[in-house]
Amino acid sequence: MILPFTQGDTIAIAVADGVGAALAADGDATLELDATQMSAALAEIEQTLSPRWIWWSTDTARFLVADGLRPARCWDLDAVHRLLVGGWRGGAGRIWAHRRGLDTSELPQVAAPDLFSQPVDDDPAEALRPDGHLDPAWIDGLWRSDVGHLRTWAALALDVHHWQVDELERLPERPAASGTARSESAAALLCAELEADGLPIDVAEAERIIASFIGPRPRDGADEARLAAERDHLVLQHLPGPLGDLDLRNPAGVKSLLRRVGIEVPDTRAWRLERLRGEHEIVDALLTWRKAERISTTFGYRWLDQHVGPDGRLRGQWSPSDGAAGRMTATAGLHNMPAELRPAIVAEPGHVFVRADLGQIEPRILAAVSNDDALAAATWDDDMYAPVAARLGVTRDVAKVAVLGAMYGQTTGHGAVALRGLESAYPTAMAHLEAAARQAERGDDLRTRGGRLVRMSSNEPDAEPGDEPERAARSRAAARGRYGRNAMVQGAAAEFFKTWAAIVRARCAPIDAHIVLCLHDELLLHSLTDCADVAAQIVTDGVQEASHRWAGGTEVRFVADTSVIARWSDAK
DNA sequence: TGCGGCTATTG
DNA sequence: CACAATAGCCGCAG
Repeated sequence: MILPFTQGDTIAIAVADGVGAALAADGDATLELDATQMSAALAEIEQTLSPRWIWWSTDTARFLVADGLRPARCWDLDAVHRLLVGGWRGGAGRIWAHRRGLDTSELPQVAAPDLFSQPVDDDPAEALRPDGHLDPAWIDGLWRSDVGHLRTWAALALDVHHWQVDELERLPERPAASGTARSESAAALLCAELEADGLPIDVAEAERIIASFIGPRPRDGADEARLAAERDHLVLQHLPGPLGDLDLRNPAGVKSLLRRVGIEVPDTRAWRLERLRGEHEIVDALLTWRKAERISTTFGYRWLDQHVGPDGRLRGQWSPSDGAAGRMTATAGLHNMPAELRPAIVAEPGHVFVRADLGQIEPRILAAVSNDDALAAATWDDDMYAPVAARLGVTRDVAKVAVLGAMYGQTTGHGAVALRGLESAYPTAMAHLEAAARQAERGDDLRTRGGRLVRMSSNEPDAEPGDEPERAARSRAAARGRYGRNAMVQGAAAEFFKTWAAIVRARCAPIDAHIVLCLHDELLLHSLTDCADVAAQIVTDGVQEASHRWAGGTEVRFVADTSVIARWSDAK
């Protein structure tokens, strides 16, 4: 096929069912594709030119991944929008309104179909409405539209891309923002791949582990209820007197249950009950019950059935930057799977896992974002809490709690004394955190080192002054302060992590090793056994490349612990 | 039926 | 039990 593009092009791509349009950024070269040529043409463009693909949203990435394509580079307008504007909301209408400086508080909606309206078959001819907004009906029509409309869609993507590039370069004091935009885009693409690939799981092993908590798989609903009642009885049998309608799933009921055996607690959380195991035999039974109940409801047979495919892969939905500071999130328990289930995460025959986690990532990030020379010097130690402890004249554990407390905004408790030591030993880092907290308390927006806006203004219900007690207002301001203070560290750590992940993804493209899990500071790769040593080297070297790219110019050292293992639980 | 509270799990 | 997340069940208001 004769391609109209040249090496180094940036190419906007818009796809629908069986139709596609690709448009080069620096000219008017276009390629219109139908179902018969699309896969082959896109693969050829990728292979020969390796362009940076521009698309409106990760839906396009999902489409291409489902088609067997693994693009090397992209620019995800949605991901970059969230970086620039903060929050989790995106979508073409909002992106466009922001690019044109239009009011985003009331974006045009597609009229909801009701009993009286006729289904509309004719889509609007123009993408833009007279008021400048994108017409949502036109966007909806894209999916059943012709290639000409997709060409317009791609051209609009190019327009937004150019504008985003300019915006990022104009951000004051954020020279790395354009790089963040690229790694955030890569992370979004990686999310599409994680959704498609899934995490290898040994279902038989998972069922053995689940059975060890709640017994074999129930035959039906009645059987399940009977087994649950038996578990309840193991707790309730310790209780003297009549049971009434006591429900172990009701915290108030558990509280009164404990009161009946002479135990008074403000709440019934496990860490609190843990210390009361010796008080009465029912406490131990209750804690065992809680563990089983957790497996039964959240990580039991239903969980396996719902999220594991016939290919033995556990799949969830991935978001590249949900929430406060832009960490990756995942559903289906991929981010909070109990440690007891990890032995079931097993590499397939002929494969191994390459697992690596960043060591002490948050305090190292703090040293980088605050430009604190003394704290940066501490990062040259493999265990940076050791030099901090020496400098403060406290034990390592106290130093660790103090540093974490400073980043989370703790003001009371054991770490509070050492906190004052931190202020004199590392004044630059502490002042950086304090400034972020003050700004957030006022309700002013923050921006991470890599350029992500952390919105403080839009998150709160706007209360009239005086219609809330002074104490509550102060407590909420303090909460905002802790949130903002932590977002500077957690958000920058998320940016560093995604830079690392993007590098690893790119370097592993030529070999048979793929990222199958991202866990905030940990990467898990599924690798052909023969490639594992190469993959492990890529992962380890990737940390150095990420620190050069993300924290170039600072004297902060980042470290990773890498191992090649057969199952997830084999890691140290 | 939707929402806040409580609980558990992870980084 | 600080910061973040997903997810389940319960009680309660509408």
